[in-house]
Amino acid sequence: MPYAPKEIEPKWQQRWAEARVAEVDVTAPGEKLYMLNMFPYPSGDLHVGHGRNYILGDALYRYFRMQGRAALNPMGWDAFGLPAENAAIKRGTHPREWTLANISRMKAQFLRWGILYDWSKEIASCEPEYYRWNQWLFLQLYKRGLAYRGMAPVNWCPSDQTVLANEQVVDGRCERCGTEVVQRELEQWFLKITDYADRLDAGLDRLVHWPEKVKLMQRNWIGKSVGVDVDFFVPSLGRPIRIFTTRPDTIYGATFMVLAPEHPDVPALLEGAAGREEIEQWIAAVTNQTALERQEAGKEGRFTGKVAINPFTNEEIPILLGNFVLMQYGTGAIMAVPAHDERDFEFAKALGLPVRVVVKAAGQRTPDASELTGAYTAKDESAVIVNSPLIDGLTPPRAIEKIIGEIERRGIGKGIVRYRLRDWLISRQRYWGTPIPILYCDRCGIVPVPEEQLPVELPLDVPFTGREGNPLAKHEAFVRAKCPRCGGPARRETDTMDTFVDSSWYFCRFVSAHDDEKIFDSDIVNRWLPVDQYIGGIEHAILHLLYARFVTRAFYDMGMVDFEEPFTRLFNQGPITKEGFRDPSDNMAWVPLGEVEMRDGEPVRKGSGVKLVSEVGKMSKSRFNVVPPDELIEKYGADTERVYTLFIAPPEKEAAWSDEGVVGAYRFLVRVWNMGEQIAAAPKAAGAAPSALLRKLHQTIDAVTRRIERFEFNTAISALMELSNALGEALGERAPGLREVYETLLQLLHPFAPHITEEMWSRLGHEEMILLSRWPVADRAMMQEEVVTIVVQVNGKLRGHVEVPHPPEEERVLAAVRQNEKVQQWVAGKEVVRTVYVPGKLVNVVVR
RNA sequence: GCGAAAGUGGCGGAACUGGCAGACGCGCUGGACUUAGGAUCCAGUGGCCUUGCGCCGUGCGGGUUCGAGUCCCGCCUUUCGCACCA
Repeated sequence: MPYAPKEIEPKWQQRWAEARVAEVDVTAPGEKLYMLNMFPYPSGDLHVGHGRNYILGDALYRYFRMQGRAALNPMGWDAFGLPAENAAIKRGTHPREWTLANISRMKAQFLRWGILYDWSKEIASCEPEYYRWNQWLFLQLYKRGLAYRGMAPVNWCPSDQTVLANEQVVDGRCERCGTEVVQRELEQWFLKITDYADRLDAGLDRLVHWPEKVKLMQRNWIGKSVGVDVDFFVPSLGRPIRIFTTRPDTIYGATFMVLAPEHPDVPALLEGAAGREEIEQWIAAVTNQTALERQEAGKEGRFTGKVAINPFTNEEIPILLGNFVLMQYGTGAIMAVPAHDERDFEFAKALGLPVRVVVKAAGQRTPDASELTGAYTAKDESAVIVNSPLIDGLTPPRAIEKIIGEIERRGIGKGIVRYRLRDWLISRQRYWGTPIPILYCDRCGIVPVPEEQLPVELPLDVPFTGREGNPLAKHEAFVRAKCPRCGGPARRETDTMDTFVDSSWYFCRFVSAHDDEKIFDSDIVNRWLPVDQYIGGIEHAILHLLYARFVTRAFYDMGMVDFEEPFTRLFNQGPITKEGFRDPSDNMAWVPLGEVEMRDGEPVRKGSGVKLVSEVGKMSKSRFNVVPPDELIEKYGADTERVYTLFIAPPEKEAAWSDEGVVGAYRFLVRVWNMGEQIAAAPKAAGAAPSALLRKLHQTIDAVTRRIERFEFNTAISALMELSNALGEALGERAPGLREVYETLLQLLHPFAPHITEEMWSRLGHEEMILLSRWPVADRAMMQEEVVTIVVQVNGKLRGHVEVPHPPEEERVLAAVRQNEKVQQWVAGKEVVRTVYVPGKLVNVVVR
């Protein structure tokens, strides 16, 4: 019977489901292992790029199971979010219907891939049973002052009609739709993640099993910088303006001060200033620019006509306004040291401001300010401070220490650690999300919804008319409420929460998925968490992972969990790309290379003459170059997709999908199948397998085991292909003892190709599933060769081989080399300087 | 600009601590079986030539070493991340 994945795959998928093989009793004692794939947004159909993530996790899960470990592998749905609402507006469905339909489609797809999840713990963040705990979490944070309502300049996406978190703005554009984000001054809800900046930064050091890249991105995002606040007295105001600097060692070189145009002291400084009107117009213009425009404009500034006193030189230095100084960072004011800061230098050149050198390279003469073509910014031991009476001759690190001490002694400032990280803005002016459990009472002000009134349910009877703001705000019955404090009329908050709140703690919920008394059971969570192995895309390096780390620490501080880091090991799989072309007239149309012809050097769609646009992109729905897994499974089966996906490249790397490449994986499985048929049909022959094959077998067991542990799935599979090739040869030679070898091959292959291996395992007479069999253990002794072939080099060049019995003892090897004629021929007539022996590998004879 | 990672056949990629470069797979070439092959099987496949126990070959240029894809120094290129953060 030929290999027919279409018949065997559904059969085994059903058997695994019926046997509930993946269900874990979290209250049972024993060693725990919690692995987790990031739960998906149910956007619709899955493509092979998704597949990589989940297939990888499933292979690992099956391997752990076969190792006999009680692995928990749950799955759920990040089910709130904008696309559902947009689909509702576009197609007239309800976001909930759209989302639930997608969930069931995607669940069916997981099943078709043969992926095993513990569905008894399934969660969907759009259900009140889940989001009520979002609301509960919010109230706890509110109680502790970690959730607050504040007026702040926020990022507004005009297309999505909502505010965004800083983390959701990429290059000044909305991460989701690419629209340029504008700044608006709005009153919104924030979570005080900045309170945790220091702990989030310090904690990264302990995450030894996280990719360095992710840690670095988080470190940069948190942006810790150690510096000092210093007051510069301003005579015209009769009080000082405070600046922040990380280089107080250069303070003698501060020849002017620059304020952000939005700085609160600006109006007072402009009192009676010459050209005040022009300056105010300029401020207005700069303020209206996006961050991007502001940067592209180059360095611009205006003189205020006022001065400040440099507290160390006692000189009067001019105060300017500059478009490059950000109000959001530090104090919104800087001391400018043009000689030793690139930006200050540029600004000074543009406006003709004085430059003073106060740092020089150690052992070199001090350059004249006029010689400088750029700023000299060295701040390590290679530099020396000059022209600075108090700290002359010191290296920058020593000078910084001394000058901060002096600033603090004089009471004009203090050392301070600042962070780039800003508070997490969670308000969204959208419908499909968790309602923020807050009431506004005319008499009592902001009143949190009492916990016993949770959940504040999201009403479903809401019309979706399009872009006229949040439909929730128009739902009278929802908005109108009674104040729980005074009983008077109150208005309900109609903003919903950022969906990243949902995903900031969902990993805790899986082990208490159906608890309707509390957010989770601390005992169970403390037993099962942190997650031992977390798998997901690098795109969450900052957003989700940072928020999850923050919320976990908040739980920790509330005494709810006894760990601060939610994910012990993190693995980021790379994206899958596919080469092809895009039809510019129809964004939905991705044209595979096979349907493209070149005409006059331009890609054109075959038969139509439509010019195409080159596109090699990350495979994601929004880029429209998607390989649908359904077709693939229809043609080759899920096992082929699984094997190919894992074989294509190292899993952390970007991988280019190739339709031809899939065939190789398929052929491999066909060969495995045909060998199984042959072995099942043959009578059980007595005798052991050839020793070379047994050696290969045990080497393969060893290699596959090691490689799975190291996420080297591509080479694990290639090792299995080698074993299969060797087994094929032995079969051709009608060698005995091949059944055992084949069965072990099936076990090793199971995590990658579960269906075909279950089928063949059962055909060979096993009653129990291969999934429940025990992972083979390599016999070290069997891995050794009886005869070891040693490579012999003379002066590093290959000059022959010698064979010695195992173990290859040095004396025996060297004796064999001395007797080897070929090698002696190269040594003859020369003096042997040295003999290098690398045990078990080679001998190098050095001659002169 | 700053930071990180990576450069190996026609392609995806192997090579553990320096030790036979190119495993495994795709593609390609030839053959077998075929009415047919885009199925299957077999053989070959880094380059060069004088076809040998040959020479060259892991982005470029140096270095260390008996020996370098691997280590060191200097370039070049690509990808990713950050980007006026004082």
